[in-house]
Amino acid sequence: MDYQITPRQQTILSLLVREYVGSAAPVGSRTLVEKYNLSVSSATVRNELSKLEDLGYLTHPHTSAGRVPTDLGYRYFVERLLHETELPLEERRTIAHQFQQVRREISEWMPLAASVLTHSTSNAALVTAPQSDEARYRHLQLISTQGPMVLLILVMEGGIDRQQTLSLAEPMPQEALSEASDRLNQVCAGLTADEIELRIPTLPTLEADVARLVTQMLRVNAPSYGDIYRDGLSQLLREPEFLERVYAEGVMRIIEERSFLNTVLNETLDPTVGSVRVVIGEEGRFDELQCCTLVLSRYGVAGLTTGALGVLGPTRMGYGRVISAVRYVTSLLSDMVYDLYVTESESAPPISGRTT
Amino acid sequence: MDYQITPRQQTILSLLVREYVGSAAPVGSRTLVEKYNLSVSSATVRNELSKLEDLGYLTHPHTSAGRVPTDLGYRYFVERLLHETELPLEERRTIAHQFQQVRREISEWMPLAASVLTHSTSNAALVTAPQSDEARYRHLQLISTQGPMVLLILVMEGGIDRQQTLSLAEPMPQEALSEASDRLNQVCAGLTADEIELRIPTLPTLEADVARLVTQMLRVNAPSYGDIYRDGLSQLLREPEFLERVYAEGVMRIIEERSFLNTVLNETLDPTVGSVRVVIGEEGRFDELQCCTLVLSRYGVAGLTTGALGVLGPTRMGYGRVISAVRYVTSLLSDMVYDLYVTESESAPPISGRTT
DNA sequence: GTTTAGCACTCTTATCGATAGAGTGCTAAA
DNA sequence: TTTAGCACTCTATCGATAAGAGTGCTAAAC
Repeated sequence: MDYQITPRQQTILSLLVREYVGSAAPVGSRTLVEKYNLSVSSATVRNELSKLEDLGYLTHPHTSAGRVPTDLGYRYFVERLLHETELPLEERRTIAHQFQQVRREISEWMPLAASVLTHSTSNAALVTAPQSDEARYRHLQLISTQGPMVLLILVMEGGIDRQQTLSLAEPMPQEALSEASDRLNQVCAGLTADEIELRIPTLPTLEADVARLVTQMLRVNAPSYGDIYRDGLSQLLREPEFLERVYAEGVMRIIEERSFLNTVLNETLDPTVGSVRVVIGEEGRFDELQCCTLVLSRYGVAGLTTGALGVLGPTRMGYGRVISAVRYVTSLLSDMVYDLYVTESESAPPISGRTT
Repeated sequence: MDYQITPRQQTILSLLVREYVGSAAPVGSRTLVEKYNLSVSSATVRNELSKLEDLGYLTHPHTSAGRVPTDLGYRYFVERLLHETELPLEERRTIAHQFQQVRREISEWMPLAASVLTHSTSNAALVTAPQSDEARYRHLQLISTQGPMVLLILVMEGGIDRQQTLSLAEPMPQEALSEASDRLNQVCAGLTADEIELRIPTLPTLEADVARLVTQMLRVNAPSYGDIYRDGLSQLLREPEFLERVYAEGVMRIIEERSFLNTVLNETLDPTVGSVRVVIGEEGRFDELQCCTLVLSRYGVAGLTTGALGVLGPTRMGYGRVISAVRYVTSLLSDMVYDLYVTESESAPPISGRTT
């Protein structure tokens, strides 16, 4: 496949992508030679460009325009020509500091991650809350709220909690609810959904009903609507490709629509936490992605709790920076999730917190 | 002020607004006469248009273009010329049915309201969760999550709950936490933040610390970031005014930025629940609003629990439909909030619920 | 065989001018 | 007070032209 690409062609492809990312205009042979002091003539570059086009890495908007990378061209660039880079130390420090500030408040991790990714990449960011891969029951509370309405709060191993409102046939006093939840807590602590299911027949009616709900809650794994945090939408519209209203509308639909995001993000279930996946344009079967690239990653502790995060921008994005930003935020979030599991205790102010 | 506007001028202004809303192009005298079978000539209409322009209700993009309403013109239209209308019965039925389906699940009210408003008006929608005006303590739970981390869940009168993670100096067993929260529940049930504050000196250390946090939580009234539900962003971009990227970017920033929304929505604290406020263009001091109108309303039970909702679109929006949609959704949500307070019990399936 | 200079060719973009059309504003008559 | 008529203004559109960018090819140079 790629044995056809000579080192010089690689250099030219690489420079062309960089130039195009910067200028947003088709790149010609002369520009390339002059801007990057190539030691060959523009005619030579022209020949190479022509070959790269034959191979499918570049296109021509029209006869007398410069070249533009194809999705395949970007793909090659990302896979082969992009050296691993890191965000500048200064920037990493700032970001790490921001996360440090909210490390006790899980619910602030996601908005912060989205904000950091947006500002660091000038593109839109998407972050899901962490989800337990194999959720385990830790603690349950039933709280009477209004008449027969009961708030069920389930805390899972790792400290993630989930809620549900349920409605009883008739109101029960809080004491009775507390007793019921205490009994369940004794029976179910540390168990998975499957293990709890085995014990349901042995439970009294109310507890059995609740336990059934709990198994459902433990199994819910798909990130749901409210769990996707977004940022940087207005940033995106600055990119010239979104002057075309079709593209602008498309990209907004991607960001807004639950179904699409769920599909893509769930595909990032790849157990290899930390590896970055780059979805370029229409390579995938998503018409909506048109001229966009999605840089996705999974964070968390593999096999326990993971979430997805990603950056959405035009295919003409600064891949180096975006990928390193995604990777860095992923590593920070993963560390924080990890700490949830292994940190037993540490010096901390006597009491502190923040309302969610 | 308006004594200068004759009935005929009102008719013409009204027709012009309607026509412009439909066509998005400046409206001329001839169009008006022909489309609406006016019994006067275009010259007469021209004279009236000229007067309306002098009064500030219309403008001229340029000499030989038709007229376009100014913000003042829209204002007059909304206040004086718009007859109270209701959504079509069929549509009201559909919407009511949708809300009926999720009536037990408070957390689904807001996304549904946003979705309904978007689809009914073809504009963007914003909805905040209901907030207690004078929040009262009902029930508290402290749940140990991870090491010294404790999840504090506060249920307020009305069934709204709020959470916070806090970190103890050292881990405590769940039993001790339960005992502490039981003691607080006995002391504080039904009290406001102020009343709880008075009792803090009489409490043991841990309880006193928790009680201090609780007073803060009860007092938090500003809708916070995660509490604003949005829908219909991509719809908005279809409107021709947002072909101008400046406007498109501006409107996205409005929707995205927390600070702006908080300001505007909090201004809708107007105790008159149910009344609809229309913020047109730059009338207000918000540059960002440029060519947009915000139709806002407060829902809930005045003095107890209220939230804000609104529709955002170009000033050239279908005010009749938007206002009636906002009003209808407001009334539905208000009824549902009201039911939270007064419904004691009703026939219901033995147990049911939905994960949030 | 590879590279390069030169040149014809193509296609886009900007500019200019002329034209058609829409709509106003004014005047004078009904 | 209304209206018919007309001059005037401004925009949008079309065509033609010219300039510019960039390619692709050929033939010569390395």
